[in-house]
Amino acid sequence: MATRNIKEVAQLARVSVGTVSNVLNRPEIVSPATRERVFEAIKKLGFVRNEVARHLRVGRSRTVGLVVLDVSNPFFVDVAQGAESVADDHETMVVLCNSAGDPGRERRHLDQLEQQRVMGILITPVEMESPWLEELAARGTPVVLVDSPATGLQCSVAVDDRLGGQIAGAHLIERGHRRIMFVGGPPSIRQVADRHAGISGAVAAAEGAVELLTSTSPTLTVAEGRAVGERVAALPAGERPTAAFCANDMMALGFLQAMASHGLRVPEDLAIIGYDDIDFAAAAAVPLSSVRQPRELLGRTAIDLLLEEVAEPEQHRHRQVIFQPDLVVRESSAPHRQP
Amino acid sequence: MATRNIKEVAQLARVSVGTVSNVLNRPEIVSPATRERVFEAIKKLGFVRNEVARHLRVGRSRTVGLVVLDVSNPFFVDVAQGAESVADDHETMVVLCNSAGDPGRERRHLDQLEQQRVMGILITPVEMESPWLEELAARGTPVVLVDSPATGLQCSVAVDDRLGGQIAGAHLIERGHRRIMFVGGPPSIRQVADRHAGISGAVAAAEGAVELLTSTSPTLTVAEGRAVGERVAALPAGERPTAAFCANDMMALGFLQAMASHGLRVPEDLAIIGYDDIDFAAAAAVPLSSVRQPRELLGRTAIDLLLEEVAEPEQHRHRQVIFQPDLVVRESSAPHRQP
DNA sequence: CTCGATGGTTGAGACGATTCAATAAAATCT
DNA sequence: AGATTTTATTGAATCGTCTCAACCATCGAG
Repeated sequence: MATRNIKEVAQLARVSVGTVSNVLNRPEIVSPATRERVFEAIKKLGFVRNEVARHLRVGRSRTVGLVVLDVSNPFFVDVAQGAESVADDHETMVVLCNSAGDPGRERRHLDQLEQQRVMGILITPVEMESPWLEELAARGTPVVLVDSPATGLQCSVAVDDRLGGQIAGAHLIERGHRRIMFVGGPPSIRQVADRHAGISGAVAAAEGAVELLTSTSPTLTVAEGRAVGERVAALPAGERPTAAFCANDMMALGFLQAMASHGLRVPEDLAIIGYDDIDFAAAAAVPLSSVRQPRELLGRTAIDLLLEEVAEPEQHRHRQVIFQPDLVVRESSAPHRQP
Repeated sequence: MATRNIKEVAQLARVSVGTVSNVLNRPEIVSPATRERVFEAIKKLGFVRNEVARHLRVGRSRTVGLVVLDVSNPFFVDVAQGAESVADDHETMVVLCNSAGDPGRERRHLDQLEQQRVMGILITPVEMESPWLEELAARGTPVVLVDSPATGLQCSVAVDDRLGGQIAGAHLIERGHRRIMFVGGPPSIRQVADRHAGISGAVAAAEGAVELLTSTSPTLTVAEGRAVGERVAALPAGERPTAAFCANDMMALGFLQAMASHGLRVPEDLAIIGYDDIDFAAAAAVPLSSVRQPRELLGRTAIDLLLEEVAEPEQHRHRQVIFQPDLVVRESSAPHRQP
């Protein structure tokens, strides 16, 4: 209600508004005596600087938007924490937005962020190519694609998902599995498509006949993973795969639970590998093998690129950073025992 | 770079800036012909309204801040999603901030939010009483306490944690447990203290001698839960508790994993109850019994209260809403079998 | 033909902070 | 002491949008 402004502070301290502004922004150029008077006035009035007005005048915002595919997936939370940790060092705020895989929601968030004139946007896009993103960038809001390779028009950080799929596949084959299942999500999601392509490649390259079965679900949730698991558990033993590679750890956890509730042992009856290596993966009662991505690093690098672009828009060259995933082997994919 | 403003639009459409503003805010009062001209100009220039300037003039923001204790705990993510769902219907943005249990971080976030002149703040405070919060509210930023009962100076939504502890305790006692452990966190966190008080009460009220052991950890994480579990598993069978009530599901999952890795069966050797009923609880390989809180509802109610206060600041009476938790029984607390 | 409505449109202030050229005062040098 | 530099402070202009009193046509009623 009673929000004080710079003018009231100036009056109380008996100086001009310019001086108050100087105290706020370059305290060293104002004499200690007046500086002190101004500080006192500020404290007495409970003055809080209006960042909105400041932003309008200066034209530069101190917040960046981060739009993720699914906040309920801890993977994205970790990416966000990575981004926030470096933002903190630059007195910058990260606002986290959840598109929940819905292009409409994504669009609305982008509109709002652009209207707020945020310093830039980090985004895990819902769809592979989105003209809006390019228009947005063209209008002057720097955009960095997260966990998604860019077309060259903007910066991006990503992890090689195809390689991740390959690694998982090679590992399962090496462990003796010959009937492998890919528990995937909507192939429209690039990450899913690439991981699938990766394991397909590994299977194709393997010596001997290896079969790859594939399921696709509408979402990448625990519940969806469990549903697929139920169906698999219901199959006669001979038709069941001996290993499953899940598109993410959430699905893997659901799948694992379905196995347990049907009395199937992991990894003896069926091995499982997840993706992302979220903290809950290690904490599962059968600790989950998983393809690890450098989650925090992903976030940190994304915002680094953004800050770099903002700092020197002129000589900035868009870059595509790609990280390599690696495999964390835990119990859920222990060696396949011959019966 | 090339951000257009209302004036350029006005020029191109050959109208005054006032008219453009009208088209943006009350399109019905401007004649169809000019309205169309203005829309065309907007599209042609790629004009995007500057929300910062608008906010400065109108004095009312369309974003609320939500400061939570720990984003990596899915409980808070769900609360946030609840809040966001109703914010969406009011074309309002929720910015999620993570205090990570650190009063300093909390303070910085609050400062930033106040400087941005957000419409209001929802917060799960780090400390029971914080003068800053009251000052902030006194200066005019509405504050709603989430998952924490208010002192009466502001609105709050909370769940009866003491009751939650009682329910968990009563359940374990009824299942025949006589040596029960509370796996807690820092007692300075109100939630932890109340849950502890709750189970203590239940134990005290029980007929016959029931022992309550207590451990306190610095944080409420999976890793911390696992660490406590390791210590418990190392005890000789006679000294071990037969049941553990964990301050949240993250700790419970860690604890559970420690049991599994030491070959202790849950619930046969040791029953476990968690708190929050996050989705991962049901998905644990031994599905976790847990005290459920209405997570989304908590978030929704909090922002409802805030919007109410903002809409009618005059006749608004601060309210304290308290929800009741309930117990979700799953396998981890199945009946205790007498040896 | 005049007077009043009515409906559209205009343009000059705000809103609160920053910036910068201009000025005033004090310190330094001849 | 007078000239010159340094140091502090001022106040008006500015950022982009909204609001509102004023204005201008147009039309119908009296």
